[in-house]
Amino acid sequence: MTELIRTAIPGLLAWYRVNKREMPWRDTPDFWKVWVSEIMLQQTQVETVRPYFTEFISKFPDVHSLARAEEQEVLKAWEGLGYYTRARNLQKAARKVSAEMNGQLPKSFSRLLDLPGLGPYSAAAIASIVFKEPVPAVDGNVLRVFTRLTELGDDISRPQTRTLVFGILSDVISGFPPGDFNQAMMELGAIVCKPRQPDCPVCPLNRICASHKNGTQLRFPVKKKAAVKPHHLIGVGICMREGKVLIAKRHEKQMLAGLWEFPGGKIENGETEEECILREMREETGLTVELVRKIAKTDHAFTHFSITLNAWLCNWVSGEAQPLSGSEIRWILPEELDDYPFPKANKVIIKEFRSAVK
DNA sequence: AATCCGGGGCA
DNA sequence: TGCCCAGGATT
Repeated sequence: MTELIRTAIPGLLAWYRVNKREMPWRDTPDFWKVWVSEIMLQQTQVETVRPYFTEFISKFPDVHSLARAEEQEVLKAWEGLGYYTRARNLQKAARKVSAEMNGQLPKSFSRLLDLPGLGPYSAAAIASIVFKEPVPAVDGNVLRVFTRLTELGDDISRPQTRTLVFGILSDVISGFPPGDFNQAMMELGAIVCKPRQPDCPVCPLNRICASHKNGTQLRFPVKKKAAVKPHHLIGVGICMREGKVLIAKRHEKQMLAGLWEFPGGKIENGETEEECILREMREETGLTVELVRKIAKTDHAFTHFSITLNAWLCNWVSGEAQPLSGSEIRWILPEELDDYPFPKANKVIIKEFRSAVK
């Protein structure tokens, strides 16, 4: 099988040279740009990453500048991109490289794996693109291309399957330019061998593709069905006191760590939105508040659950604000909201809040 | 090996 | 609106 695939690789590389998309991190000798882009590209599509990447590189043009930065500044630059531990791990790794490795990245796949935030995919991508090490970068695109090519019916969510594909592609890659091979496979998955509407007539691998021959493209890749996501109703209080608004910072170990939010929480069984917010404000901040009016309702989907946020404007009544749930709590001016990193779900709330207090 | 972390595209 | 997509860390 390895040999059959190898016969088609020159055609794949020729296709790549002609069809590859322009990207600001592509074909650069700067390892920092490749590294940052590979972290941003985890779970995230090219077009989403593009504007974030440009902005991030202008703020943090090299590994040392990110190492020196405040974590809050890094999270602010990442705001809206999601998976915020990526940003925190990238900075941890940048600090290590800056302080302990003389600003140089480890030059092998296996040692890259030791840096926080670099797993098998990202380490292979960097090792192959920057250091020309012949190691396959197996991402979701590559798994789709490979399982269709070979009609491999193993569940791609299993680590075993990834190990199998990694092993076969390790043989396939030898003798070809490793960075181009990996990027060509991923680019093919992204723009031709797409999940729903594969464009087989223009595919450089169609001559050897089992799925194309048998019309089974949409059966691959095989993966086990995701569990049904629970849905939660959330009450959120935007509390005002003397023109200032109350925000809380989330704990280090929590989901969305280091980001800020308005106090709130799950609406319990038998509880109204209003009761929930009064209770949550007391539990999370120690404050007694009065509700003014509802200003926003917004849905948000996380990986394993979804939420509906119900946001109410409130007035402070009594008590001193304490960080009972998060790591910090602050009264800030509405115009200062821009200085703090918030999770995406808060965008609508902040927008409605601005028009409400205007 | 199984589970936990966002958020966007598309039908 | 519901379904699909998907690397790394943690346990």
